[in-house]
Amino acid sequence: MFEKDRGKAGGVMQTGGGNRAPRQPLRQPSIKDIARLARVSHPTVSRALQNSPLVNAQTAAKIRKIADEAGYRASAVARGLVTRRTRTIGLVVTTVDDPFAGEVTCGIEQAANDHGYAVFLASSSADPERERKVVQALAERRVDGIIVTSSRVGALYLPLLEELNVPIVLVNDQYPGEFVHSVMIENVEGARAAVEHLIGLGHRRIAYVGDRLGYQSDAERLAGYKDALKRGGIEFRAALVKEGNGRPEAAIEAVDELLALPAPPTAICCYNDMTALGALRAIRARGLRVPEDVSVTGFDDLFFAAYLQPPLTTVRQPMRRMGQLAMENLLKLMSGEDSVAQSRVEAELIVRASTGRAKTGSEESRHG
Amino acid sequence: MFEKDRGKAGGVMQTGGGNRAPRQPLRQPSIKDIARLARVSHPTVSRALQNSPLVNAQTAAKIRKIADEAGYRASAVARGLVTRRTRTIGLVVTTVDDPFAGEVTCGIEQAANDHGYAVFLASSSADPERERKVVQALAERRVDGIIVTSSRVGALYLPLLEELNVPIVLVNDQYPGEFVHSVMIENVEGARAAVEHLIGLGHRRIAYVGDRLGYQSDAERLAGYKDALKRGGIEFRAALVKEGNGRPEAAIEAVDELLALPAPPTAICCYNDMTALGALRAIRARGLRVPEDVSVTGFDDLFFAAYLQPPLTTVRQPMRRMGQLAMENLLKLMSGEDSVAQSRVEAELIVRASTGRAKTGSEESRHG
DNA sequence: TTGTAGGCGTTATCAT
DNA sequence: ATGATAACGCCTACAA
Repeated sequence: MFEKDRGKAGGVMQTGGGNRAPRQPLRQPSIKDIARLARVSHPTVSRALQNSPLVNAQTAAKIRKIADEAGYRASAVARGLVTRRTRTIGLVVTTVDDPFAGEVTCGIEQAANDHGYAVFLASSSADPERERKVVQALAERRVDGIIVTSSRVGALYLPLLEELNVPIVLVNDQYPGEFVHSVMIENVEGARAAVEHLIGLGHRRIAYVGDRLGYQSDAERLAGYKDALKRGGIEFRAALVKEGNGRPEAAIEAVDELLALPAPPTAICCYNDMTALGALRAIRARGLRVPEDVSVTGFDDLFFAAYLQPPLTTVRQPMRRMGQLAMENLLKLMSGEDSVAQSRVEAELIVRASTGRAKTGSEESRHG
Repeated sequence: MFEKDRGKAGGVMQTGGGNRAPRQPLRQPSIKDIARLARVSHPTVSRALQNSPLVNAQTAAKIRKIADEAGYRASAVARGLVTRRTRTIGLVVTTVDDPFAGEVTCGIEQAANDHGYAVFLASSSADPERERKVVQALAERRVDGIIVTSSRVGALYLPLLEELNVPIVLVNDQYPGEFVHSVMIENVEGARAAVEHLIGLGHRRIAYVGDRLGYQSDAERLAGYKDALKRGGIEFRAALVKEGNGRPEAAIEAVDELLALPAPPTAICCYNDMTALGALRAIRARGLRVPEDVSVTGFDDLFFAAYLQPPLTTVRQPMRRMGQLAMENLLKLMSGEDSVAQSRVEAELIVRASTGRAKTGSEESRHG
């Protein structure tokens, strides 16, 4: 297809179509091929293609035309080798099929693309061994930066990532470290708004069902919950707080225990919408209605929240925006700018039909 | 950190920590650094690290130890340049935040990782201009193969991808082409099973609400629907078929029109679970109940299907498995093997509570 | 078993 | 404004 330029010697035709094991893609035209066609040196081609002012406008135009006709695509891998910047980032998620991560990923990918960065997707599956492999892979690929989304950022994992010596931005979590920045939502305010909404509806026995035990955002939402209770003059009761483990089944179990209490909650504030999904299920399994018997709030406002029956009252996270923000912060860090260590975005309470007025005392006595 | 080996001349210390604009990652140790430390030549290091039998076991061990201590990571970009294989694939989705795509991605990522491949994530957003950019990016990155998941594979787009001359595997779609293979579910059988289930419950006026007008999988599911009607001795009526445009709102509208018919359907077979979400909403908006007044079936069995109220009867797609299969097929193609042009996986009907017995004639006369 | 010499396709640094 | 030349870090001959 294109002659090879072996030192001083003349070209050697490359057939390309013949050998197929392993499948060799036809050799793409190289910058030297274009140079030969345009009868200029390859650095000139390089300059022309980068719109360098150092090259004659006419020759540049000619070169671009020829390159275009030849279907020339500069190799990012060769460029990366010499520039030492791959314009590539690693995106680490615990699992891709988490809707929250999906939305955030969307924002990241968009922003990355807009700035000429490619995104390596890697999932850690909350598995230490896999985490090591992911770090290893990102290191070998020479990524310029890393975004970790709502991951199990364990004690072991992040230091490993830090060893790569590239900037890291965390979404929905934080961690102290020289290269580690984060994008989070106002968890405290968000949860507080949800609980205050419930209190405003007359609820006094309000439960909190957490998730991802011990994680930053969970702790913050719990703090917001406590805060709202305090402001509402309601005593905090540890029995009304349950922590799941991230799976919906755990949420079902937790809510079931809550409903079995002698004085069960009339409202449940859930760590997120996935947890709320389990809560709704558990409540119905007991023959109770939402919101007549028990009110439920979520967090995230995932796409299905509005389509649940009843539609879920929840705290909206601007997930796409958070992804975009994470990428923009990372871009700054990668270009040497100092970015804010922590970005916070606002939470917005979306009131739908899963929350309603608390029942009066006489009515609620029937269960327990 | 590591001395540079400039030709014959001695080393030059690299400070690495100083210049930060743009942020230069500390130079990683190169194979030559390791060679110097181990007092061998760099090809020997290369061989040792690849477990080549051509190197003395002891020296190999020593080299590996030194490499490990130095935190050496072979550069995939340099390797890619010389081997002409990047061990990288491009994953193209219309949008990442589609749960179907998310699950498939999960399977792909896992399989890719297991085989030492990295995954570039790219979303086309069904936007022609963006599609061009995606193709351009994948070309420059020199990906070894491409997977396209349930995308709008338009007439313009795929030929563009084919120009890259790397194998392509489509998930949930197909296309004739030399390099294009596909992984699909048994759409016809799946939809037929759903409709036969409805017929078995006594339904006669069964509607089909499609999506992605004109796409392969939609056409196949519609065929399955027609097939089931035929087998059940029910006349096909075009008025009972509506096509949306991929957004839930369109499904709501479509179902609303169906319910407004003089003789509305008593059951609705939806293209997928997202469509079903809209259908449920539209049915409820008319004050009708599911399944007492109208039965609904979905397709996919997304995570939320079991948590809807009522839980959704649907056709399960093994999405993770399909992703894995796509990656495995792609691996074969990339290594020169000829893979099956089309893989089909089995569909499984999951009966839940959104489908029930058809109402008797007298009852149903009240609406319309 | 090991070392030497090239080259992968770019960009960068000098000359001219 | 352009060209020659040298890296970038690795792998693959081929030579020793």
